Amino acid sequence: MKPVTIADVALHAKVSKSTVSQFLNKRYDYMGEKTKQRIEQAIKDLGYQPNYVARSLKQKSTKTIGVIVANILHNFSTEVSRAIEDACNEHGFHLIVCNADDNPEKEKKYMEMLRAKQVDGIIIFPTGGNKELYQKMLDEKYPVVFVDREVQGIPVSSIMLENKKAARLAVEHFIERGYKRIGIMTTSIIRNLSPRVERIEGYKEAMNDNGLPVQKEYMKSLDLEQIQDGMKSMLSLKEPPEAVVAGNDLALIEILKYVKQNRLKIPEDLAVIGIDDVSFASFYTPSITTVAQPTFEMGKKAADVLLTKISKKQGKDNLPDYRFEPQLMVRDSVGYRNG
Amino acid sequence: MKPVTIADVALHAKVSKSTVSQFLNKRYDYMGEKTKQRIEQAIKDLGYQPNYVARSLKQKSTKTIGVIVANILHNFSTEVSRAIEDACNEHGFHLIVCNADDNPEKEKKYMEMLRAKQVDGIIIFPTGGNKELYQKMLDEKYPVVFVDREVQGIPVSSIMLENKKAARLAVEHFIERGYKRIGIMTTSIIRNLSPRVERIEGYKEAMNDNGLPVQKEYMKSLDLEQIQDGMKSMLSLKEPPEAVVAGNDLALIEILKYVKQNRLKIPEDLAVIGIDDVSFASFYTPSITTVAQPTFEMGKKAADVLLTKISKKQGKDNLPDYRFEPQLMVRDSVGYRNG
DNA sequence: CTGAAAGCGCTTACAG
DNA sequence: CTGAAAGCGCTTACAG
Repeated sequence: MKPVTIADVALHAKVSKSTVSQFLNKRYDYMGEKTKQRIEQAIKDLGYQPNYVARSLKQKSTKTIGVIVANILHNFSTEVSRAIEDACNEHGFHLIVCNADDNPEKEKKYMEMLRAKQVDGIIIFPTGGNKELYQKMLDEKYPVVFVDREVQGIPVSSIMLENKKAARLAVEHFIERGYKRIGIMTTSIIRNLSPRVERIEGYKEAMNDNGLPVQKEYMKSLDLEQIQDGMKSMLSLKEPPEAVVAGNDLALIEILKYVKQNRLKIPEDLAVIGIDDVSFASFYTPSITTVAQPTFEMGKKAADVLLTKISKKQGKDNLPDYRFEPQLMVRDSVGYRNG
Repeated sequence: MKPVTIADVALHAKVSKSTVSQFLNKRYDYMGEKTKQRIEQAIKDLGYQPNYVARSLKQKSTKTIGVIVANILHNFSTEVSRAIEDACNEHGFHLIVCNADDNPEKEKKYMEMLRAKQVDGIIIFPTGGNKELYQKMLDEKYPVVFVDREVQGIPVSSIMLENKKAARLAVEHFIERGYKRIGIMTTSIIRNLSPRVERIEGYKEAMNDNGLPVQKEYMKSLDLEQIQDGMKSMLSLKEPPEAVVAGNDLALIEILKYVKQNRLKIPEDLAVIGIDDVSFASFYTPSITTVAQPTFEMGKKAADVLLTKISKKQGKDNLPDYRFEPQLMVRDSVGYRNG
């Protein structure tokens, strides 16, 4: 069962390989009507299917882009990836999605794999742990776009949320509802990931602007496994917070687990707002107030920026960063406090 | 910034391309030590990176497999895909995951795309709507494995859950807890997808075996958008069910939404068991009793079977179907009824 | 309007 | 122990 090639089609249709190739690429300009028909028939008869690998080798373009997400467990990653896929499909590009699992080693392996596979460009949710490689790609003028995070000292244009504003939206919603003792719990910031740092910064600014004290004990950044313990110690303070901002979806889930295990009531015992929408927000009991990212727009923008870079074969990364507006989704996990 | 090729390395190291290729493929058998070192140095100096596209063309193997899931929104799809990826990585294979979105047209497009890209084999969660194409791949002895579903008349080995048993587990758990009026709500069965049909069959058998009547009004199969209406009419019966089995995760979510909107209490007003585990099962209020699929094992098996087919280049699909055991995860969405 | 020839970057018998 | 040559399946100037 040898695969049929363009040569077989040519033979069958009694034309040359070149002509078949022209036909396949829809360059009909000067092609005779019956030539066309003969080729079409031959393709059908033989069940010919083109071999993209051969084409890619010759054209030096695979019409494929790579996406490396830092951690596929974030709802954000999945949604943005889907938006990227939609946008790419429209332009005839395919996608290979890889999960770095928050591990710079894996990220590196995937970057190398994708380049070896000759993808035309890469969209990275960077772990931040491969600066040399990011820089190398820049030096080689290889098309790259960052999503979610920026990396200090690597001038690649990045598609990000207005993270400060996201935290501010949460804090100010609490304040409007009469809350004053407001905490924030994020996942670990050891690698100084920009969204986490910025969200904490936004929290501080919003507290300050509203005349509320910024207390260390109310701000924790921990590995996922430690968040429940962290909640415990935060809520064991003499003056525990009455409300808490979850830095992302996974942090939110840990908080919800803690709340359930300790039979606390939301929002009576603890009000909660999560940054990042979660699948169950609307039908959880109580439904969860969140600050949503415009994942669809962000994914589309990432694809557009990358495709632009690819088509321009452009060298210097002179494209700006893009910041997107968070949106408060008011639900029932925040009550009313009369201060 | 021309990419550096094997020819450049050869020149730089003052050996032939063949020798460089031998080196890259670790066929050191007869290679002189200094030759090796010179090549190694040249690769470093030039920053050479191999081009898999060229290699694939020559070797007629891309070391890549395709996965087409019927609908990525099912938790099951995501988990199985990850398990497949892990298993493939161990064998040096890469993955391209596509989402058919329950649409046979898309599925077809992806099958063709993947084949054009010369993937070495495909794992399909079949929509069931492309029998001719499935059959064609079989005829061509192209390596394919099905997951989740089987397709009537297409003898491809398939990795599936013991669906009947899954439904039975749910029904019998209800019965043990004293429930008698038990319904089942699944997503649409217009295309006769095997898991849904089998789960309904298992429900009927379990009801029968336990001397309970099988009533049409207690069994509904609807499009997602209609499930809430379906619940409404089921619960408006003179003798409404006190317990309901959700045919899969998405059906479960619709039921939970309905329950919330109508301020029903689980399990007092309605007990619920979902087939398929969901991310929030353990920390939902109440936590949700589910029948979980062993997604990790299933994904691993799918990968193993496919990789076996690939390595054997084997023609006839003489491999059997594989059925996996569902597992009841007892939580709090089922109460105790004293009949 | 169509065909012959070169070449994309590799690998692989085979010769020496 | 290493190199010259052919070939994987395409595309693309170029010639006619």
